Amino acid sequence: MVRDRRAEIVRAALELLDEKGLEAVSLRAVADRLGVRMNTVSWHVKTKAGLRDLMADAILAEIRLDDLPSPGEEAVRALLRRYRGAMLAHRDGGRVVAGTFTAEPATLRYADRLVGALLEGGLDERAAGWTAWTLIYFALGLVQEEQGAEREQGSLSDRLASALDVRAHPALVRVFPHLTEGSFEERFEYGMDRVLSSLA
Amino acid sequence: MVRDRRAEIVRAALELLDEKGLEAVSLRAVADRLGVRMNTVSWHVKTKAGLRDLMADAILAEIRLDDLPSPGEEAVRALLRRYRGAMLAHRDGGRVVAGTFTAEPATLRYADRLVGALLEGGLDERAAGWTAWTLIYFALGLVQEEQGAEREQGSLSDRLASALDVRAHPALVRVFPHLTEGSFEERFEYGMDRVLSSLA
DNA sequence: AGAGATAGTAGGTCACTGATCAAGAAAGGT
DNA sequence: ACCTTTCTTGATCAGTGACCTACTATCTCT
Repeated sequence: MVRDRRAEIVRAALELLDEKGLEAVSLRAVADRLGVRMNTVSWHVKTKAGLRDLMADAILAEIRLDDLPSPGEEAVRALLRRYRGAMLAHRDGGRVVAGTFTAEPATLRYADRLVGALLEGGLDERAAGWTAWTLIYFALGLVQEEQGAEREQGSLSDRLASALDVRAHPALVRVFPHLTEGSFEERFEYGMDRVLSSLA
Repeated sequence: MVRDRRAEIVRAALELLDEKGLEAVSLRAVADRLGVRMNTVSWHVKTKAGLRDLMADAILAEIRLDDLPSPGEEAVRALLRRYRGAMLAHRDGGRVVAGTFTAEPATLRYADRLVGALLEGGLDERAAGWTAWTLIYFALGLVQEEQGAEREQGSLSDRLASALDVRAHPALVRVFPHLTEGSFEERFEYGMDRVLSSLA
C-alpha cells in the first residue's frame, strides 16, 4: 500500500518536528526513525519539498470542519481559529504550512470551506477569494511570530527592547508595550475583526 | 572599515539573489563573487542567518520614507506600497524579508514610520501596533505568493486548476477565476482597504 | 621605535544535507 | 512460471555551514 507507507512517513516526520523542530526533519532522520534507509523515504515523497508539502497538509488535515456556527461570518472566524490552532499544535507548524500552499487534499478542503463560509456571508466571488487569502496570510504571519518567539532565545519583543532608541524610533517605543508575548490571541482576534468588520 | 566590507558582502549577496534566486545564495557563492574565501564572509556576517538578516535589512533600506501624503491613512497606504515594491524589486525578496524580522536599523526605521503614520491617523498605541503587523503579514504573504508564482513552473493558480474538483470544492471553483496571476496589485489594494477601512 | 593587541583573511576539516544512478527483492497479474 | 510494477537498498556525489587553527596586516599605546 503506497498511501499507507507514505502516511507512515509523514507521521514520523511530524513526530520529529514536534520533538526537535523543523531543522531536525531531514530525510535521513525520518528514515532512521522508521528503521529504514533514506532512499526509501525519498522514493515515497520524491523530494524534500514534497515531504514538507505532505507535512503541511497533514497538519491542516487535523482541522475539524463540522460544528460550525451558523451565520457566515462566525463560521469564518471559527475556521480561522481552528487554522491557527492546528498550526500552534505543532512546533514550527506555522513555518511548515507557510510558503508551501500546496494542492493537497486537506489544504484544498479547508480552503474550500473557508471560501464557502465567506460566500455564505454574502460576499461575491471576488471578495470572498481575496478576503480568504488576506485572512490566511495574516494568520500565517502571526503564528510564525508567535512560534518564533517560543523557539530559541530572543523573541521579537526581546530583540526590539534592546535595539529600540527613543529618539530614532519614537512611535515604536510608544507601541512596544503592546507587542508582548502574551497577547497573540488578542491580536489574532483583532486582526480578524479588522478584516471582517466591513463584511455585511 | 568593518562596515564597508560587510556592506560589500551584503551587496554581493543581493546581486546573487537577483541573478539566481535565494537557493543560490550560499556563503561560498558570495565569497567566490568577491574573490575571497568563505571564512572571510563568515567572519563578517557571523552566520548564514545573519547574512539573511542583513540582506532583508538592505532590501528594506531601499524604501524611501520621504514625500509621504499627509493624511495619516494615506501615508500608511503609501508606505505599504513601497514595502511591497521593495520586496518585488528583488527576486525572492518576499522570502528573504519574511520570517526574519530583525532588529536591524532599516527594518526598525521603516516599522517606526509605519506605526507613526497609524498613530497620526488617530489610532491608539495598541491599535496602531496591532494594525501595523496585520498589514505587514498580509503584505508579506501576498508578495510571497506573487513571487512564488513567477519562480519555477506551477503558480498557485496553475496547481489549483489541475487539482480542483467541482464536486469536492464547489466554493473554490467559483472563486478560482479571481485568483489569476494578473491581479496581485488589485488584491494588495483590496487587502489594505479591508484592514484600514474601519480606521477613522 | 618597538611591543603587543586586534581585525581580517585563509587553510583545512567536520558532520551533514538532498539528489542520483544502478541494482536487487518482493508482490501481483496473466 | 514469467514478467511488470512496486518497493527497498547500496554507493556515490557535489554541496552546505560551522568550526579550529594559523598567518598577516594594521593600529595603539608607551
